[in-house]
Amino acid sequence: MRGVNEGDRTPPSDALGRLPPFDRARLGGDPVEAAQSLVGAVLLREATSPGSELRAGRIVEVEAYVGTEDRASHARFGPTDRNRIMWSGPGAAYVYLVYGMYDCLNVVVGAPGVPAAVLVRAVEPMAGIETMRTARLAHAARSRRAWSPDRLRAEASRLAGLDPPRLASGPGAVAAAFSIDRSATGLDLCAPDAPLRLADAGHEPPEVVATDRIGIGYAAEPWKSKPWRFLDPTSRAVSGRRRR
DNA sequence: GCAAAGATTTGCT
DNA sequence: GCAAATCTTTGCC
Repeated sequence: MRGVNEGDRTPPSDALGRLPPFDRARLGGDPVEAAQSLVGAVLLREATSPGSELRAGRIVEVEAYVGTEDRASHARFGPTDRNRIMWSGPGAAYVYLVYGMYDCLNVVVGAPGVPAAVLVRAVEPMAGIETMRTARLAHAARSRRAWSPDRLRAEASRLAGLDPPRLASGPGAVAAAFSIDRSATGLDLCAPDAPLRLADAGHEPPEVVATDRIGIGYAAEPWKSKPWRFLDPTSRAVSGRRRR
């Protein structure tokens, strides 16, 4: 286990842990604007056990899902047991399971009663990188039941050599690296003392590029082509294509 | 009650 | 570029 900040140039973990909570008012207006404002924000996870570190990273890629009319949104069937939290108002976490093995973190946005959420697709790690590797491996061991001990050892080796910007690149990887699962649904991500929360990075927002959303080929137009994916084109942590 | 598909990731061809 | 792994949610009979 490495000592705190030994040999890296990221801000000290204790300073990251004291960043101001993300302003809920910035999430409660237009959901698309809320999504853009989350690019550059910091995702924080308090240490979960002795020996684990505080995890922090800059959000560099998100997607907005807006209202019941959006044919790509989970809200398109109206409120259900799974998606009900999307109607609850800004700041709540909505975590769902996709493809039977990947949890995906969303930030509920928009006014209460309007179902909208922002999918966090990629985070650029700033602290707790070794804990993220451990969490990625734990997720693999839990979800890939068919894997042999040899295959798991190979995965441990692959993760050990993975560049930090790739550790939380993609929505399933974000949740795995930050140890987020569906039990986090309903957490208030704007609460200053939440174990998983959003913080303000405290400097100018990054350049933000808009593209259409990923993995929603099932949706009809015009929803399929809405430019509601937002990313920081300078980050190596962005998943997939950077342009339309 | 059952079949189908999914806001994904990874490895192999 | 394609398919596998895995299981919950939703739709249809």
